[in-house]
Amino acid sequence: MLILKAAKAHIRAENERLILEAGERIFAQHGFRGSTMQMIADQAGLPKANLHYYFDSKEKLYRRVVEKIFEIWLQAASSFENSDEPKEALKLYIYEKMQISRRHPYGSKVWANEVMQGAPIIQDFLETQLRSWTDGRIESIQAWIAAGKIRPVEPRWVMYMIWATTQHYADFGHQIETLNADAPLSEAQWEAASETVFEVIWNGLEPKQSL
Amino acid sequence: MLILKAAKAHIRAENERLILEAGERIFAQHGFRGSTMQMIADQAGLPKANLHYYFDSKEKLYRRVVEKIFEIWLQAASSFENSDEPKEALKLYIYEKMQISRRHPYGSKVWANEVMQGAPIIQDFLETQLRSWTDGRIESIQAWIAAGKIRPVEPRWVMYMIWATTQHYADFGHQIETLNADAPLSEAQWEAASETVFEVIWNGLEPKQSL
DNA sequence: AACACGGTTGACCATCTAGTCAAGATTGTT
DNA sequence: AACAATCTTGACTAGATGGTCAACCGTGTT
Repeated sequence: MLILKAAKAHIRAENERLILEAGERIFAQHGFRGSTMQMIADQAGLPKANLHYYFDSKEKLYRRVVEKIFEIWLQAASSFENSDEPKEALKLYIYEKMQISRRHPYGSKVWANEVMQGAPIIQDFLETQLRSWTDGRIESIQAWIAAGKIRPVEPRWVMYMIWATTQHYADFGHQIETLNADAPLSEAQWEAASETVFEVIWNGLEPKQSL
Repeated sequence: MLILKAAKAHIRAENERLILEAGERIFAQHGFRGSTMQMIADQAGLPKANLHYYFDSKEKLYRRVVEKIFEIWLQAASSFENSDEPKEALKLYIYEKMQISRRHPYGSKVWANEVMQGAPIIQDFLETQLRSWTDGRIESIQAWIAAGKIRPVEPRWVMYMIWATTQHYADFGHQIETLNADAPLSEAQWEAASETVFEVIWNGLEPKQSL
């Protein structure tokens, strides 16, 4: 009966969640080809055949993982719109993205991996959602420039700078830990890093006072 | 006879070069596990068995590729020492690193891939060469701070910022092209991006004039 | 011409892995 | 209790892939 489908829906929801979480971790650590369905199954604590019951193929599972990450980033974007003042908007956005790098390092790595390989799976995402999202942000920045609130800079290069610096803390987290005497960044270090990233960028963009 | 070894040395040198170049390209595009010796062989225009004649294993070939990249980066480091003035030193270093991102995008991606996966192959490099190199650079920055030439900032976060922003143009080159109407950055765009990266970082670090 | 050494290569093998399948276990409904 | 839909899972298959090997080739030396 159709009712049964709904009745057992929570089993499906829970298992899909387990598998997606395991997939995110494994794909981040080994790349798409380097990850095996067996590894993901072990990580999720389920038999491999069960993964294929919920996801048709390795590729479809991977796509779902990448989509999930992209949605998280889109949400952070709202910081950008929550204020007309660039200083406030940039501070919110940068802190938010640093937070995401800290909380979702695996997701960030999966994204980086995918893009580095030429986005074979999610190219359509780049061309539709990312492109239109970026265009919106560029308009915001241009408005700030027009209003004399920040220096005249090509908005794209600024966007890339923010993405690069914040995501670096996730994507190159291992290198950062190694250079931090093999210790993860402490609470205070995360705060200091976020602060520095924001301060340098903001001071870099703020119109010169003395002129 | 031993003389023969020298006589055919150029064949070995040439083929190793071909294979390393092909490896860099393929490893960058597909990751370590995603790359097959067959792909690399095809790219190099040699039969697969020939690769194993020059490099014992896929892993050893990979390691050589990564080492080569690291050496290029180390060379760029000299920019840092060529001037006592931070503005000049940073400008040289940033422009140099942008140039490397443009000329060696594959190498940068291989490095990023390796580090993202926890540096399984070249961890010893991080702990020895990269660590000591970084310590040296940190000292330079601290000296600038002590001399009041730049604002007091934690040098590490600044280093990471420079690495992140410059390498982003190689590692996320595909994303940048997609957002550039699917066109590679022009000469003028590379120049403008380098300029902006440097300007924002320098203005971000320069002590405030009016105080 | 005969030799020796480095270089070349097609064929082969052991292993790994995505995906399949059919039999069986669970679960909610009647 | 009987049922049907959903979920579970061990065993299996076809194909890919790193690495090996033995026969062969080219070249400079004697």
